[in-house]
Amino acid sequence: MIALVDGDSFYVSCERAFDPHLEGLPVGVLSNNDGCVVARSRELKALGVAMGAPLHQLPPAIRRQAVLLSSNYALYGDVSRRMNQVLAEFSPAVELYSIDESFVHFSGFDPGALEAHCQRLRETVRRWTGIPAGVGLAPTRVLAKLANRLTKREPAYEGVCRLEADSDATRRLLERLPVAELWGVARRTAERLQLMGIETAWQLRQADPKWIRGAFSVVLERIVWELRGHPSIELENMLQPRQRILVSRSFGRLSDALADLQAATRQHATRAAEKLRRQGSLARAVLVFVRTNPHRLQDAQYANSHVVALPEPCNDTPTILAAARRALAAIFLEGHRYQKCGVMLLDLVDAERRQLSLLEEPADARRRDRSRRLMAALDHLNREMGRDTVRFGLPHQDNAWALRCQRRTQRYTTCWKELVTVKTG
DNA sequence: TCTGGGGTCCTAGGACCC
DNA sequence: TCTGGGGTCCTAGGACCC
Repeated sequence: MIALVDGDSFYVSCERAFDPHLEGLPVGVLSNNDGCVVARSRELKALGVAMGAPLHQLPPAIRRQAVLLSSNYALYGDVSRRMNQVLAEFSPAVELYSIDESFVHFSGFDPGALEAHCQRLRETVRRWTGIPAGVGLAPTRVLAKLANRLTKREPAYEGVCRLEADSDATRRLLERLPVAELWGVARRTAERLQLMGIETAWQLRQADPKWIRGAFSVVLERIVWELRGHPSIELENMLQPRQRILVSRSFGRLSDALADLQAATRQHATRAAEKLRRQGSLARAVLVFVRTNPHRLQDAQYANSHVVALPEPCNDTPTILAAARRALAAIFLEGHRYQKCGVMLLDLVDAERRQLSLLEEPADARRRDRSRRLMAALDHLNREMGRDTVRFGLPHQDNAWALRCQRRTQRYTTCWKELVTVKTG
């Protein structure tokens, strides 16, 4: 059996774990730049606030009533790590799926014993991390996602729901469930399915898998098999190195100045190079993109990107900065009000398995070794003394592109300076 | 005024080769 | 008049996820 374990309204639960005053209040956590609501407590959902609702579109009454917090990813990432440590106590096979969800594999349990085991798991997560969790048990991932959702909707399950592939209960559930609510079926696919007369999850399950593959894709065919109880979806292992690394941000306010884009691009490229080294990879190319604000119909729109190949795979910040600067120069146009830019590192390879050049000169090896030691020292200092203790170029004040995040809570678990203000009961 | 960020996989179609 | 077919590789874009 596969269990999908997730934290209820995860970001909100993290905030509540460290500030019990938030319990029972309508609480929301905002995206970067305090743009949209990305996590909602039960009470906030009850007020009719939709997932992804732009902050500035919320009615004033709700903004007065609700507690709306900037996102605090340092805190959420740390709580997530602790939650997965607890899961590892209950099964040797835990797959991290996202910051708030993991798949946990169980074998060799009697049905009754497994549900009791999952109840203990849930209580332990609550006690050790403060996070209320839901556990959906089923033979496949798609069904486990559904079972997990039932735990949120039906308090009677007490947080643990088990779904068999062929029970009457499963059939009744699928017959009532619109296809769009399945994991892996979103609006586009749901619309096409509807045109072919498939509206419920049960109708999809009954469809011919080969026909589904031809008319749609192998992805949807796998979902059909999963609904029937045959495991067909494998996950990319979250612990594997990423295949690409992206760092991007919207600006705090629009800007038409090349200097602003250069500074932001430099910042993003620096972060991306740090991530690259942390996962032990080298990049072979750097992509930079820029765009104006697509929501501002009154502004001329422009979006473009450019890739610069690196002379050899590398993780050296100055080399990546230089490539990013050239890429930006290739796409920057005067007279546009830019809203966002980003840096992507592409074509990543394992640093340990770097292809050595036959034409390599001793000087190249020395230069590379010097860069490796410099980057290691830089990462070490920034890790120990705080981000950007040592950096390339000058720091900037009052950037157009700096994030707005005026409502962030303390980084209770990862920052000593912010620990002292923890509130109690 | 104010609308997130970071990923993955799959497919179609073009370029190229024999 | 008559202009193949099959394979691979690469890329851009679509769709989806949290």
